[in-house]
Amino acid sequence: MTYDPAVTEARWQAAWDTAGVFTAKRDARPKYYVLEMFPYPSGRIHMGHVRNYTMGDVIARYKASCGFSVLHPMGWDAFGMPAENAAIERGGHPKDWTYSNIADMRAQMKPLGLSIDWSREFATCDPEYYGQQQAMFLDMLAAGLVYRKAAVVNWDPVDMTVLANEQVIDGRGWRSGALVERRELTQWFFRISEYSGELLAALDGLTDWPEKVRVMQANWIGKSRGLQFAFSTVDAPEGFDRLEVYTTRPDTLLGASFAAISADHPLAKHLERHDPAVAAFVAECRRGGTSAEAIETAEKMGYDTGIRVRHPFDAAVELPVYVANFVLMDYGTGAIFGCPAHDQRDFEFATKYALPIPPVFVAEGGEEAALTEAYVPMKSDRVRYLRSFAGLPVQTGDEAVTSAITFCEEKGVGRGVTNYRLRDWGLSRQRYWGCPIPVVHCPTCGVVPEAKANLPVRLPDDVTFDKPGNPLDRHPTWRDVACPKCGGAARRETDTMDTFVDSSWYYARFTAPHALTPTVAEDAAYWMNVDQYIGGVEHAILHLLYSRFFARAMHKTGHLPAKAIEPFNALFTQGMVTHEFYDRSVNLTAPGEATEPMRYEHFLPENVVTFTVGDERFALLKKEVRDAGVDESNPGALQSFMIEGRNRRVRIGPSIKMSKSKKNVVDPDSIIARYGADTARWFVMSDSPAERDVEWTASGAEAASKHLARVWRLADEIAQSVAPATDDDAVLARATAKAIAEVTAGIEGFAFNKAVAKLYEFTNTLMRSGAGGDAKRRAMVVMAQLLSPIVPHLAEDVWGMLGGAGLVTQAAWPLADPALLVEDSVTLPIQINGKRRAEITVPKDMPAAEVEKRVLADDAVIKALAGLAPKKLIVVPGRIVNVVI
RNA sequence: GCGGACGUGGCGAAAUCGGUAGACGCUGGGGUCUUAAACACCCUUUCCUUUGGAGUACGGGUUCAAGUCCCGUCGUCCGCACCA
Repeated sequence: MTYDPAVTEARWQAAWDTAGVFTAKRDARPKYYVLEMFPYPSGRIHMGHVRNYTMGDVIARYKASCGFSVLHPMGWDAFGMPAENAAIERGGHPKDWTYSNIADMRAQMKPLGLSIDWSREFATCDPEYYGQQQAMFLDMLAAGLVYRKAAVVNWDPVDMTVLANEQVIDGRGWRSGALVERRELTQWFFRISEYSGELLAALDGLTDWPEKVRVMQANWIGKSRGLQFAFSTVDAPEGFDRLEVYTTRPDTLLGASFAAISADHPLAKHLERHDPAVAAFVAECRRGGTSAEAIETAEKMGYDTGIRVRHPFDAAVELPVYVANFVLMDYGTGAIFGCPAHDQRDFEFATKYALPIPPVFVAEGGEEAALTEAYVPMKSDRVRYLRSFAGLPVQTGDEAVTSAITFCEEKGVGRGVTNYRLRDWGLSRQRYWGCPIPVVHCPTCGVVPEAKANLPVRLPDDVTFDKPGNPLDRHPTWRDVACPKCGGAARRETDTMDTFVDSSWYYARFTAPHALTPTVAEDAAYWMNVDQYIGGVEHAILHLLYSRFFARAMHKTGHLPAKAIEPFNALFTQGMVTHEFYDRSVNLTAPGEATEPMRYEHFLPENVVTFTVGDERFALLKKEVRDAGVDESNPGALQSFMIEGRNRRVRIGPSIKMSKSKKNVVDPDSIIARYGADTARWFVMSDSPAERDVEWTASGAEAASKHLARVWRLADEIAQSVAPATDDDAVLARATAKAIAEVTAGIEGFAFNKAVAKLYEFTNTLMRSGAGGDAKRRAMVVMAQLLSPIVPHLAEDVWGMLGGAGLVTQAAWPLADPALLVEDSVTLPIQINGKRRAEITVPKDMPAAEVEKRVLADDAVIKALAGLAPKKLIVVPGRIVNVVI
C-alpha cells in the first residue's frame, strides 16, 4: 500500500458527491457565505485560479466543520469581448466558444476537490441570468437610477465600435490600427455619482477590507471641498454673461491672473461655430492622447478668446479668458481661474503667455520677488500675506480654504461646493456578446422600456461577424419590433451592457440562482452578506465599487434587504502565482563563438532541465538532454552539453506572473496528473503569505508531494502500531493541543502559510514521538482533521485508516483542551544587559521574588556580576529575565 | 506630482502585547541504507578575525529590553494622476 492520489482523490470526490455534503441549505445553523471572484471562461484554468479557489475552499471547509451552514458557489463571468474576437478570428459563434470553454474549465476544476455547491452554478450569458438583470434594469430605470445622455467616446471608424481607453494605443484602435475619433454618442448611464458621498463615507465601516483597497476607492471617488462662483464677462457672446468656475483654493483668489475653459465647454463650442481659429484650436485639443505619457509631455496650450472676466473682488481688474487644453469638461464646471503664483501648472501657462503673476503670500521672513516657480507652501510653512481678504485672519492650509469659502459666501461671491471625481458609469457597449439593454426606440413614444412579460430580450443566435460593427445593428428581425406602448414600428436598442454590470450582482443571484425573479427575499435575507470575499487586487476599484453601488440600487428597487447594501463583509486580496521564465531573448555564448537565433518553442516549465553555473541559471530541453544520454543530475555534464549545442542555452529569468507570452505557465492539469490535487493545494497554501505572490518551483512541488506521502506512511504505520503507553503520551497530547490552537489561528487569520508550517512541525513531532500506539492514533486523528481543509483527500485517507466514522469532511473541528495548552514549567531566557546569556527553567507559577533568587544563583549570572550587586533585576513572569549590571 | 505599502540568511519566510531573531519549507554541504542508484532516514546550513563578537536597508533617539515605538535618510513595489 502506498499513497496513490490518482485513485483516492477521485474516490473521495465521488463519496462527497454521493453524500451531497456541499449542497448549501437554509436551516437553523448560523450561515457562512464564502465567495471567490468568479472566473472569466477563457478556456483553461491556471495556478492563480487554483490558489484563489483553494483559499476559499479552506475557509469554506473550515467553517463547515465549525458548524456553519456554508454557501460556497461557483459561476462564470461569461460575456465579453474575447468571445467575439474568437468568433471574428476563427469563425464560429461566441456562444459556442463560451459554453465549450466553461465545460473545459469545469472539467479542470472538479479534480481539485473544491467544496462547491455545483447545483447553484450559472453563467452570466444564460438568458435565465441576464433576463433577471434586464428586469432589474427596468426597475432601476423607473427609479431614476439609469438615464441617457450624450457622451464623448473613443470611436474606431474601421471596426465601427466604441473602444475603452485601454484599447486605444498611441491614438489608434488596438485591433484596426485606425486613428481613433472622439465621437459624441447618446449612451446609458448609472447614476453612481449620486452615491459618491455615501460610497465614500461607508468605506469607514468596511473594517475587514484591506486598508489599501479602501484608500484606492477613496482616491477614486476623489472628494474635494471648494468654492464655485461666477465671473461676470466682458465682450462675451449673448447668453454667456456669466462664467462659472470651481476652485479648491479660494484663498488664492486675489492672485488670479486669467480664466480658462475646456475645449468642450459650451462657450468654446459656441465660439467654435463662429471663429475658425477657435475651431482649429479646439480640434487640436481634442486630438490629444489620453495616455499617461501623452498627458505628461503635452504642452500647456491656450487660445485667447478676447473675452474678459471681471475679478469678483475688484471689478476694475479684467482677466483674459483662454480655451486651454488642460482643462477638463467633466470636472467642476469645466472652467477655472488661474493663480500662477501658487499653482505650478498655472505658472507655466502664465509664463508662456506673458501673463502677470501676482503673489498672494510669501514665505514668512521672505520678500516679494520675481518667482521662478509657483510657491506652494508646505503644511508646516508659515506665510506672510501680501493681499488678503479684508478682516480675515491670516491662515494657511485647510483653515485658509474654509474661511475663504465662508468669506466669499458672505460677500455673495459663490458658494461652498463639495465635488467628486467619480463620474456616472457609462454602461452602453456597441457589442453583440453582452446583456441586451431592454428598451425600444419608438418614433412616436421615444424611449420605451420593454414590457417585463417580454423578458428576457434574448440575443439572437443567427449572427455573423464577417463585417465590422455590432451584428445586432444589422439584424432586421431582431432589431425591428413593435413599440410596447403604441404598437407602432420601432427599433430595439442594439447596445448591450458593460460586463461589469453582470458581475455587480452575481453574488446576490447565488442565493437563489434558479428563481424567476432576480432574488428571493427569504434567501437573500438568510445568505447575504458575503461573509468572506476573495479575489485579485486588480478589482480593487471598478468591480468592487460598482458592486457596492449596485447593491444599493438593488435595495432601492426592492431586490436586496437593507443589510446588504454593503454586500461584502470581509474582503481578502490574494497574491499571484509566479514562476521563473526562460529568457530566450538573450543568446549566451562563450567568447568568440558565433551566435544564432533561437527558435525553441517548447521551453515550457515541464519540458526543461535547469542547472546553475556560477550566479546564473540555465535551462535545457529535457528531451534533448535525454536523447543525448546526458546525466540530468550532473551540472558539469549539462554545462558541457550546453556549450556544444550552442543554440540550446536559455537563461533563466526572474519569477514573474505566469503568462502565455512568457511561456512560463505551469498547467494545473499536468501538476494534478503528476502529483494529485492535494499537492497542488498544499503548495499554493504554503511558503508565502496569502496576500503576497507565491513562486511556483518544481522543487517546492516535489517537496509538497513528498511531505503528503510521508503523512500517509505515518498514518499507515500508526494505524497498525501496538506500542504500549509511555510517558511521552502526555507530551504528545500537549503537542496536539498546541497544533490545534495554532492551525486554527492560522486559518482564521488567513495565514495559511503559518498553518502549513505548524502542520509540518506537528508531523515532525509525531514522527519522532516515543508515545504509545493509542496516543499516536489520537494525535493522528487530529492531524486528519487539521489537514482536511487544505488537503481534504489525504485527510479522508488518513481518517479512514484510523477507523474514523463517516467522512472527516463532515466531522466537527477539533477543540484544543485549554488545560493542555498551559505548560507546568517555563524556560526563561536570562539576559545580562539585554543580551541572552543563560536560561532557567522554573515552575510556571513561581513568584517573581523566588525567580530572582534562582537567577542570582545561576553560574553565568554569578560570573558576570563578579561579586557586585546588579543595578536592576527585571523579571517578566513567564517571559524573560533581564539582569542590569 | 499625490496617495499607500514594504525593506529580516543563498531563497520563500516566522517572530500576535516591545521580551530567546531566523519557526517551517526550499537550496547547498555531510552521512546512514544500497553492488550502485532511486526512495527513505539522520546531521548541518545568518555572518565573522570563534574562550568570543556582530547582525533585521542606513543614521540617530526612547527603553532594563527595539525587527517591532519615534525622527531622519536611502531603496523597492503598487495605485491614481493636466482633478483646478
